[in-house]
Amino acid sequence: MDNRDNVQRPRVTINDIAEATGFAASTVSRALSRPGRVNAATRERIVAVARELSYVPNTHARALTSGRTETVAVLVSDVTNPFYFGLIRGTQHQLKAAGYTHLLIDTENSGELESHTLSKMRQSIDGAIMATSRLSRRLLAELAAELPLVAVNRMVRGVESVVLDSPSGVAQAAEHLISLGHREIVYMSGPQNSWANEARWRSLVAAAARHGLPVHRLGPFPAGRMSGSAAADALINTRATACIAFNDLLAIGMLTRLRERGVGVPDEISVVGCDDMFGADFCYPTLTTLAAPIEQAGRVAVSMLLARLHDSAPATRQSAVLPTHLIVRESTGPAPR
Amino acid sequence: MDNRDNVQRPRVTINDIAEATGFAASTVSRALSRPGRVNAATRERIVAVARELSYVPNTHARALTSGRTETVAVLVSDVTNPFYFGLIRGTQHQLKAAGYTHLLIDTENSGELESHTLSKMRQSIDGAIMATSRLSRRLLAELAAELPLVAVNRMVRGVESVVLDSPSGVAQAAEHLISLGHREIVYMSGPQNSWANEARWRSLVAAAARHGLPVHRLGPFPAGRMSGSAAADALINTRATACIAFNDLLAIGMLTRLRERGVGVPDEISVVGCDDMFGADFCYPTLTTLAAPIEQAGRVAVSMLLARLHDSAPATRQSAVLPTHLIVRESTGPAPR
DNA sequence: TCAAGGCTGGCAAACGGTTGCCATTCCTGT
DNA sequence: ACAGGAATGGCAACCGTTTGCCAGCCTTGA
Repeated sequence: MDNRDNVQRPRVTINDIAEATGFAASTVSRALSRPGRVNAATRERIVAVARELSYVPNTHARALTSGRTETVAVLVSDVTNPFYFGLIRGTQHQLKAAGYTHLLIDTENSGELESHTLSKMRQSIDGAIMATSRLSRRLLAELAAELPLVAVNRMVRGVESVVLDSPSGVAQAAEHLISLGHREIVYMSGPQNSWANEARWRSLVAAAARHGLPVHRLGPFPAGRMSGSAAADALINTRATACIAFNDLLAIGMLTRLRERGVGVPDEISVVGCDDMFGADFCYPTLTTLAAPIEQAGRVAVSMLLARLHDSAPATRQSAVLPTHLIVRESTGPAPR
Repeated sequence: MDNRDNVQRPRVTINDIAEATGFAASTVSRALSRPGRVNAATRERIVAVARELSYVPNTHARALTSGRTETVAVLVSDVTNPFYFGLIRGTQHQLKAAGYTHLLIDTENSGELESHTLSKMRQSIDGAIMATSRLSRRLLAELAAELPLVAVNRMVRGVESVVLDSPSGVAQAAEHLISLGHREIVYMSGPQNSWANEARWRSLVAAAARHGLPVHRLGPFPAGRMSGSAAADALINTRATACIAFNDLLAIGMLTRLRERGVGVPDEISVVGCDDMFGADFCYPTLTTLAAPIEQAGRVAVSMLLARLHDSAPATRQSAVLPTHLIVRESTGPAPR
């Protein structure tokens, strides 16, 4: 082969443009990144030449002086959890629209890795969106003081956040089950350090209490579909006729296992999931679940973050709450007599 | 609230270490990034102080001079396509292990966006892994000449690649169907500009030909599950008793639609997917599909890329082929009489 | 004893932008 | 006609590291 490896074609810099236009490099810089600071005619000229030379600003040089990187990190505990699809999609679109780079980071369910990565990244990002962080309240607040941050599905004072109103969704689910005649409802718990898990559990307890019914809780079951088997087995040993699972991944895992063991769903047991993730509509039976506008959550989170980055205003620490609703499919039915 | 926004604690730089140890900044730099270049005792001292001050090198400053960014971009056509799960996981692990940053980019199925993003990113990454690129052969080769590149599931001369041996897998699938008595097999085609799509089709034609059977092709159907309905409808209008779909997403979409229309699977029609993606084992009926070691593909791709980046050796342009195999589940059965 | 050469460490110039500050020009209003 | 100030452009320092080059010093072998 005669084509040499990586022919480094000399990159066009701001100086090349300066030379070509006769202006100083500083003027070129301003023309390109501070519109109002130079004469309109001058800017036009510079922009034209920049385009002609197909100039691409060097991110690193810029970051070095200005501190701005135009990059936002999105931290999820596991990229391959379909729950994050919508979030990733939402943040991605919104960030791309704003000209930001989307840095997706998988924290592998570890809070330690989370804060460690973040401190290492500190200089490479302008801000971060933390989805279902495993960090302690204190740590999260500390981090938020150092770095513009928006948390998703996690509420901590001092940290901006967008949360999905699962509580009211879970209440809906409970009503749904109760109206179908179920009296023994159990909650299949997710990871202990999950904020959403606790929120869901509490809200189920409250909803059931309104009807004078007790609820029990099984678990915790770690994230992941494998846990479904254990969860299903545990459930069978109870007198429950219905369950609400921490999330769809767990619920689907249970469905598979219940089918294996010949337990009819929803004839013998009704199953409700959470999140309406990819697959909930084509598993068997299709899953009754709590749908959340997670893609929108991603977009809102990005908007909040960008507002914070752009406006010099301190921004009132706010928190957006997005509504959820129950989608009834085939996995729930009347309680057996 | 009294805690000020973003208390920029002064970052520790190489100069702070220089001052603390009495050495020059250049020596500190070398101690940290070029082990053999300084006295062992000196280095130890410097490393100790660096740790004590919890020094974190500034990525941008480094990138600016050295050109190295320790970042690899992984381009996929759609992050939310479960097919990429394994790939993302594989590349991520391998890159993290090597201390590299994993920059995931969604090209939104557009070749234009792909090359555009890449040229913009050029300076921010050391190399790229392109999964199922939509780029033309020529463009891809051009890019590879400018930037270390490894293509996944795409074979172009002059570009290193790792491909999944779907041809032999498709052949297996064909044999499977034929042995079940199917004589009218159709291929549900994916996007036209997909290399894998063509490879699969050709190999199906060849396999069927060995048995003296003709095969037809329907489509193309764009990527995405929505296409499944159209595909199923198209299929019903033929005399086919079995089909092989371009990928599982399409196959699952078809399954849903067939069920809606009351067509029994596999009693009336057998369906085979490709990729064994997330969901193939819990859809209804569970999907017979072609499993590929996609996570391993990601790891191999990263290994190839890193080898290329580290060894000054030009690296013989090679291509790894990974085996695939058929997983038989419930969506295939004997041909109806 | 001395030249050759390997080790080490320091100096200073990049890398490609950004930005504080200053100089010049051109308006304004009085 | 003139002071005050906005608009515009240039100068040069700086961001934090890397790296080519040079200068001592210490070995070594002749």
